[in-house]
Amino acid sequence: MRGNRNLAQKIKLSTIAEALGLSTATVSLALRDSPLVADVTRDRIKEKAIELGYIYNRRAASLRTSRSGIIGVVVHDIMNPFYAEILKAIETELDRSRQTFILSNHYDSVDKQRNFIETLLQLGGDGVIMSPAIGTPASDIRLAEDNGMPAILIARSVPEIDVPTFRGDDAYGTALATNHLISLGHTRIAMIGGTDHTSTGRDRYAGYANALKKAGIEVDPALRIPGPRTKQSGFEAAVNFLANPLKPTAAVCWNDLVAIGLMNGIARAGLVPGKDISVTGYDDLEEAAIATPALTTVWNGQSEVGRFAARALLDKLNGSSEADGLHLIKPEMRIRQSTSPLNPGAGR
Amino acid sequence: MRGNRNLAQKIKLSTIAEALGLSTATVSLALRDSPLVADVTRDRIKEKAIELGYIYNRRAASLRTSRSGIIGVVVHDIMNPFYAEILKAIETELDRSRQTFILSNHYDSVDKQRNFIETLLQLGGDGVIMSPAIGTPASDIRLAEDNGMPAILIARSVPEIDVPTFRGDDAYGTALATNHLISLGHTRIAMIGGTDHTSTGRDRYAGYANALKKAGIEVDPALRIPGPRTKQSGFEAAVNFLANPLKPTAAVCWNDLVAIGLMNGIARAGLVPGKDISVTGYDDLEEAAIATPALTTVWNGQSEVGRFAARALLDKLNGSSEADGLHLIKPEMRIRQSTSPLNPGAGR
DNA sequence: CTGAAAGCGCTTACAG
DNA sequence: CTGAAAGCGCTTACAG
Repeated sequence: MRGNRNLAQKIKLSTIAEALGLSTATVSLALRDSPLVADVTRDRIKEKAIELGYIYNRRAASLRTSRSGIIGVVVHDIMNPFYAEILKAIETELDRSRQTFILSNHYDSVDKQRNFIETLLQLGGDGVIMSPAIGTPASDIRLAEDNGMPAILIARSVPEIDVPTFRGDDAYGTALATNHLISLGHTRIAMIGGTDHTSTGRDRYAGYANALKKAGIEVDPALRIPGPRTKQSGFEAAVNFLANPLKPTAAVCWNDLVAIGLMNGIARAGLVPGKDISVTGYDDLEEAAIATPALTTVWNGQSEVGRFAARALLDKLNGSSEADGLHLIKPEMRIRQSTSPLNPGAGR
Repeated sequence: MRGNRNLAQKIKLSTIAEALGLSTATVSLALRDSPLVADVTRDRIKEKAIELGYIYNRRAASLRTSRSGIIGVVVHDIMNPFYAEILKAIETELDRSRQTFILSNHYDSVDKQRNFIETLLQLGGDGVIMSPAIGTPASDIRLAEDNGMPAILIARSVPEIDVPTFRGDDAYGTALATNHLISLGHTRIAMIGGTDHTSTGRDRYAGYANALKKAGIEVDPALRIPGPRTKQSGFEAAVNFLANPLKPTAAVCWNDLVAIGLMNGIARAGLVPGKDISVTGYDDLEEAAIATPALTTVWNGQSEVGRFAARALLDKLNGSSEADGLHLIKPEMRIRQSTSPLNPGAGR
């Protein structure tokens, strides 16, 4: 009996109410398991609802209650495994509380991001989790907050904004990777990828530079190849890296994707990554462990970031908002086969 | 002046109307650029709306018009680059017509998928694009269609369902890959990955088996390793593949991910993929071209599938529904470095 | 335990 | 070109 092929008459609360000789108020309460309704009545109502193929109209409900059950999530690019791993954790957490989540990429376009926030507001979104686009103004976060839609930030911070923010301790993390290479005897260490336009980019470069300085190694700008953030661009960077007259023996990469791309590029040039050149990644994506060679990298807590962010938002929606401000996740070193002691005899 | 920090009074159409001494009808029409409203009036209204920080309430509008501007998309796993590439194409297409799209994974759970369809119906979704979960019953598609929400299928078909369906010609595609290996002199060709529970799985195996038969090569079930669909499982399958007493010299893989994983596993075992063992992928992901060695694979038209599916849905929403039924995209061979002529001397 | 009535914020005929 | 009024389908006080 389910489904009405010709949309002649839509089934609504009042259809059920009339069919049973009850009021819509009772039907509404019964379908939401209110204890106010007698058990027998509730059962009759629920049966009828199924029989008629009733579909709850959330728009109507939400118009009345001003709560939609919708949570927005916007990141640079959901295809990027780094964000994908965060999203999976968010999804798991939100699924439990039966929230619908709306996903979007902003591709670092502030306009596309603002558009998304506005759409979400129009839909009555309950909250938003965002990895802010490069250059996000504080006003865009406030647009959400001021209209009653709390925001949570992940992976990046926004100046002047104090909403709950979850990300890794980037400076600490790249220092870990750099120190690891130094301890293996490397001194000509390049930094591949990243941009100075994000807090993440600046922090990671600072971590690398400080680690070198502390070890008494000069920081040479010629050893930096800024830009790459994808496998493809890491692959392409291999040419410049290998042609560098300073002959670096190791590379600290912006992330695992760049590292894997770079290793592929190095292999394509006939050298053996992990032996001839040591390479570190960043993030510890699932894929890092099965790369060839297995990638030495820095665990960046994607699943933690996603889980914490989702919980912080749900907490806020439930009235307890104690998590404001920055929450740094401590990265950890994962040593595998893509790094090895400097072999002074090998030379390049 | 934008944003009202204390949500004391929400700005709505009537707020603007009162402020200007107009009716809500006029304000509503003006904001949607109706020619019925005088230019001066319209401009005054729009200015006021911005000044007050008005946010259009789509729930209210949609309740009235029964059109929401929401399109749902549900696939097995948005993290999987195969689906991610399709999604990107869909996003590009839908963005143009300013539709909001809601994304979800079903992880091949029919329940999770039905849940999503129901949620979408509750939100008044205008349509749904889905790559159906394994075992999707026809009734779940009809649930959407019968309630006025047209469905488009991608990547997989559902028996008895005739809605517009876009996918690659899988049997043809794996036959291409298999014939390529045969032309290189290989005869002991394994098939790695996939499942008989989907039309795709059955078609790809059939394409492989038929190509072998046509070439007069016996199809030996012992050369099939069903199951793997990810990089990780392709990597793990390398052990069994290499231990196979039939000593296969080539592998037709379920998809690029399995192929890349398998190549990593082969490399880890000390053999050289592309020389000692020929490997073909399927899909031609962006990543295939930069794998080491660059992967010989079958282009599967992800961007075409996404673009066609989105257009078919938009067409349906605009009343022109001429695209019912199955639309097969013709795959094409992409020959790179992961396959090479059988070297009879090499032996294993 | 159940019902009558108001209202959420829009849009759409219908008047003028 | 503009306005008054009804209605989309719910939920929520308020009565009884």
